[in-house]
Amino acid sequence: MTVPVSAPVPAPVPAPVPGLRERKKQRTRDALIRVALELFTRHGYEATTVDEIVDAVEVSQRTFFRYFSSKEEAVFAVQQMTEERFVHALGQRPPDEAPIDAMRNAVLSAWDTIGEAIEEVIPVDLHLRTYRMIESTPALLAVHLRRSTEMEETIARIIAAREGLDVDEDPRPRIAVAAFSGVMRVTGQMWGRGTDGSLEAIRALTEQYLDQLGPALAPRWRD
Amino acid sequence: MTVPVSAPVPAPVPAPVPGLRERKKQRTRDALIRVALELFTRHGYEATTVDEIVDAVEVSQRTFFRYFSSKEEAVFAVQQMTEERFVHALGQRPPDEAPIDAMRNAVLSAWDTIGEAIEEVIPVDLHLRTYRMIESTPALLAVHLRRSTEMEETIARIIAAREGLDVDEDPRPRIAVAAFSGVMRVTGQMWGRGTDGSLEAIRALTEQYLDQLGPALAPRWRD
DNA sequence: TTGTCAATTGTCAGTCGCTGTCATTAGCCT
DNA sequence: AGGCTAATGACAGCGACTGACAATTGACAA
Repeated sequence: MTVPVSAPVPAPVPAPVPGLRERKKQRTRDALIRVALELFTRHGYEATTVDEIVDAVEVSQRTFFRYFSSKEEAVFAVQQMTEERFVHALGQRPPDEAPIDAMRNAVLSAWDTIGEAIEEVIPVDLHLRTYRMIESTPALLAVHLRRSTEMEETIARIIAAREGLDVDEDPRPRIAVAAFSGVMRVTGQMWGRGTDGSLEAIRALTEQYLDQLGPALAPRWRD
Repeated sequence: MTVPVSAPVPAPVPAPVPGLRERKKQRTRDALIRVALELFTRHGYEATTVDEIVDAVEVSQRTFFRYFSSKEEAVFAVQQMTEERFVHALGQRPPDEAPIDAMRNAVLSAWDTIGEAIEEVIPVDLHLRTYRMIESTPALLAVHLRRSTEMEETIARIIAAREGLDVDEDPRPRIAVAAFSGVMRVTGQMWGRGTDGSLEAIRALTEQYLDQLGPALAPRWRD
């Protein structure tokens, strides 16, 4: 067994200049996302055909499906970024926090930094309209929920690791995450139905609803 | 204001003999469901085309889409029945039960009577295989989750009514239901992955996992 | 029984999402 | 400059789904 004393840096700056080819790809991808979301939110998701998107971006339909495995996937490209934010934030939480608190604080801190990250690809305004579209379009809502449960498994494993547990032995990580995610979903729903579409509003709702989780499970509601 | 003393029965037997036309429709519909689920579970959902189903039942493709608005909907026809069972069972719970307990007992009592109800349309065995297929087929899982959240809204309103609350004023009904449903979903997942595919097994898991909801939300897991 | 009405079904043509294939283009690297 | 390879475009085809119209078949009254 060798003890790594001073490991050599594997790659100082792996991508200093991404190269023309890579930059071109990134631009095409971003353009597809922007145009797609713009058309989706303007005319509706199903009313917009893939042909309309690729005509506007001036690429072939085949290219669209090389970037996104489906029309739906284009909708969730930005969503994916915010999910990664949350997972990262959760990993940063101090290990002595209770599981529920760690998740709660991770969402709240994620909400704080998400705005700027989104702005690099699309206007935040467009992203908010996209979120509402997802909530109100059955086909998209379905995919959204499936993606959420996929992330729940990821989160459950992080929580289990924090507590030194095995997810397949102790059901509590998955259950805590499921309960937490359920509340977050209701939060998103209520925010989408409300009139205040700001990031501050959803942050406030997040806190408010998570605070109600304990009381909601209490045996007696009337007092 | 009139006090209903002894309400007259509105319609004694509205449908004594459904008529040939109606019976024929029911038979076609049941046949489509049976054959579809059989083929789906045997060869896989996406691998089975609608044409294969309608060829086996000897109807036109157009007829299939008159009975089911999509290929997916055929999968959930039986599921729908069990959901109605649960809603009914929930309505029967005594009003003094705590919300969470009412839901818990409603599922458990529903599991008891679901078997026979299913058998009228398809073999229970086929239904169990269908459930597993849904869990393991992304496209179906997505639809399943969306249907679940639609039912959550229904349940939340029942809970709110029991407690004399307005779902749009007090968030607790929706939150309690979301947490509850999250746990039920994990239950279904775990059951689908396990080896014991019996109705007893899922009943046992239901009890076990719901018992863990409180502990999972506790601030300290280690003791 | 028969004729009429309306519900149900079949046929056909067409749209749209999506995929496999193959030729063409265009960065990249020696 | 020229070869290599990644990216794109063009095309054909499949399967889910829909609209429109014609054909069939129970229902029900004359």
